[in-house]
Amino acid sequence: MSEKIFVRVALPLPFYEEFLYSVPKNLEDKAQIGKRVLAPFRKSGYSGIITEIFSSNEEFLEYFVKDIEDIPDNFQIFTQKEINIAKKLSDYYIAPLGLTLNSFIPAGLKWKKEVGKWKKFEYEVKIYEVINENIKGLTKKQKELLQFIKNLQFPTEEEILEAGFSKNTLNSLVKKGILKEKPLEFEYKAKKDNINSIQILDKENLNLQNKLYLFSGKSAKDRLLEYIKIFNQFLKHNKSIMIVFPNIKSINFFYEQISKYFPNVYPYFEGISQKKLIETIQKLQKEIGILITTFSGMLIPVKNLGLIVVEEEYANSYKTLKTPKMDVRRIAYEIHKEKNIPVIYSGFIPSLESYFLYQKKQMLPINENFLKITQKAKIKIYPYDKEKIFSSLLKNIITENTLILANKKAYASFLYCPRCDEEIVCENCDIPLKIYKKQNLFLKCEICKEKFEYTKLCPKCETPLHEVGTGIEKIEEILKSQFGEDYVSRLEEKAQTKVKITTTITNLEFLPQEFTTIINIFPDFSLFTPDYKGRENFFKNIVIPYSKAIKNYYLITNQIDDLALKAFLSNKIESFYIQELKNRKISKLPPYTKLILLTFEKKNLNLEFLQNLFEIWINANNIKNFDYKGVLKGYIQKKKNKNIAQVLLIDFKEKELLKNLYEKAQKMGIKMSIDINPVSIY
DNA sequence: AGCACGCCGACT
DNA sequence: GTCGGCGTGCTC
Repeated sequence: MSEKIFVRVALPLPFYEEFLYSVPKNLEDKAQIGKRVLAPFRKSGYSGIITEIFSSNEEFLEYFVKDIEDIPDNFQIFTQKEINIAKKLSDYYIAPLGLTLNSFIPAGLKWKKEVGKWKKFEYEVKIYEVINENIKGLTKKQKELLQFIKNLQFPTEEEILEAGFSKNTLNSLVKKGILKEKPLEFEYKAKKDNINSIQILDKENLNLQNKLYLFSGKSAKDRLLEYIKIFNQFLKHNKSIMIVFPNIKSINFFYEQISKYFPNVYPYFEGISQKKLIETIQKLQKEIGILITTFSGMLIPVKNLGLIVVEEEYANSYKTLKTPKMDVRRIAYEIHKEKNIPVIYSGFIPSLESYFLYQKKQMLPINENFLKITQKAKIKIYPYDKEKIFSSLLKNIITENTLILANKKAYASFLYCPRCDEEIVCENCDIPLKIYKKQNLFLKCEICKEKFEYTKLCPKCETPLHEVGTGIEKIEEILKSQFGEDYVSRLEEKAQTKVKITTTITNLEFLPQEFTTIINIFPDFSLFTPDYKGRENFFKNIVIPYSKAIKNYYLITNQIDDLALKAFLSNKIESFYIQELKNRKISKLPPYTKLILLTFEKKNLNLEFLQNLFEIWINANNIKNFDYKGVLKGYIQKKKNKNIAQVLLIDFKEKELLKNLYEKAQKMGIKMSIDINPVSIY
């Protein structure tokens, strides 16, 4: 019997093994590791990635091996190196290789076979534009929506629905020719043909080795200037660069800036047209350039990659949402390992983990005074006292260009009954309902998004309820009552200034706006969450906004004795890291212990049954030396009739066996997801 | 994940 | 009769 070519294919499905396919004679020449194949699967099919090629004259008797249908591309999406990195990540996150690779493939290349035809996964963010302002004959709701869209400028469909408008209202305005829907497309604002001929200074004495580096203590503005020098040096030596941001706005801004200096700068994120993304993947394999991306572009096989920069490395959003829940910092680390190149982790302040690694000499600072804050705005502390702040304080300190940081979204966090000692919870999901206010107050569940009526009295005992927390909507309301309906323009007129109110800027550090005055209202809230990262978040919430203040920084807080605040005020931020790490060590928390969060999901999930299943598995495998506090009830998605339970494993070493538990649970119809190093634990 | 199969209760 | 909800099995 003659030799045949076989391929292992990683499919975007939740199985830990790749699938074996045979390659028909006419496709043999095209078969290459890291290329896409169209693989038949049951009665349909998926596009998958070739992870292995071999020839054999063996017969595979256990199952019938199907032929692949096609190899549609003439380029590799990944090379062997990226496959190796993905394997390391899959291993670390205990995730199927196919799902890991799938997170790094642009939507336009993810195909699925439906009724005999290969189709792209539909992925298009729609935005809405006002093309005709004729409001004649519009209903009240339609007029409101029109105003909303004008205010927001090109909101996405999601944002419109989120704001409480119905799909009907939206569609009727499109039908009437008032609105136009179009795909969200990235605008290339910078003019490439007009590259600055500014002499870029070389970076003296910067000789980056194949190591991990820390770059902090400087504002984003200063870091940008440094990057231009560093990038210049790398490009001169014919090396490409990858810089990763936690949000798209920063990519946009950075692209505008950096493309004034260098050619071959490529932004990459899922908001760009799929055609352009695929072009970018191909181009970056052929020529030296700068890739500016979110996590999704990190496994592009960039030619001669010489440096990775992770910007705003402290960002909590640096964790992907779908399985595998990967940390961008980890992905950068694995690329560094595989490709032997340096990584720079950057931010105004280091994350606690990075400081920990610096302490252990596994991360090296690239700048002096990387633990000193060099900004110069004046800091003033005011105690948080609801009445006073909003009556006189805010009025007096709004001067010039002011940013008011409300720290929390919505109107208030939840309703609380002092008599029952209970919050008002969602009848679907059993979690406290958030209070919102558009025209009227209403309650909304953050999980199932269902809205409920606001109530003043406890439905059980009729005791008056307490509103807990102060969100951005409440602050806006108070400003309205003080300064009138159009308070923003009134304030701006009065103080000859711009006033902006927002919930957070910690993930938007790289954006260029600065403010003469920043008023940070009650960042203390994170200390009261049961999350073990509460104090670290509080520290971030007070320090990072400071990098955006030019003259005045007003902190409205009651935590004057808190070490995080003291460390910030005395500009000895290192003392905070040292103390917080001590606490973590004593309480056996990360980074001294490793956490794994298992989430189980099933209709009518029985907790005792799950507890049993879990303990049988532990005993059968004789697993020791780890901690866990039993199977805990999570929220219930009553709407989908699904119960959720969670188990937190502490310093659990037998990761391989988790696959076994996963399969066991799956057999009983329980969906289990694994989160290594979860962002927050309650 | 996502689909087919088959069991069972509810409803024309 | 037959529709559909849902538990179960299986995927190269």
